[in-house]
Amino acid sequence: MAVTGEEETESSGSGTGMKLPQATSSLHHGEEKKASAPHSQAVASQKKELRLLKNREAARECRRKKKEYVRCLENRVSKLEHQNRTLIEELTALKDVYQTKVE
DNA sequence: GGGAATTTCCGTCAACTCCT
DNA sequence: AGGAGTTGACGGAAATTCCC
Repeated sequence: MAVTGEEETESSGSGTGMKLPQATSSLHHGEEKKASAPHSQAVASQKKELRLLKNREAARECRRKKKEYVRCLENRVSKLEHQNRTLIEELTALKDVYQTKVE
């Protein structure tokens, strides 16, 4: 299925309004972590990167499963259609037999 | 051939559920 | 509460089909 490895995409992304998780704006209110801002930003973006990667793969898997599900349904539909045709033919034949008997 | 229209594929976000 | 997984919705890019 469309191999094409490669998935660079360094977060430039295609679309819709970002929404940065504003990593600890702080500036006031209890200095729980001192001057770790640059570091924690790096950690946050690393986390985000990982989350995106995982979600990317999850989406792929989700789509694969969905396709498989649809394939199964379509398969089932065609089997049932075939069965239906067969039963109709059988019924027609039986009606025929019955008709010739009563005549 | 090539531009417009339509379809398919992909990445991301957001909402939701489940688990700890 | 909050982290992780799942999936529908959305938008953009690539591929395919149509029409001139």
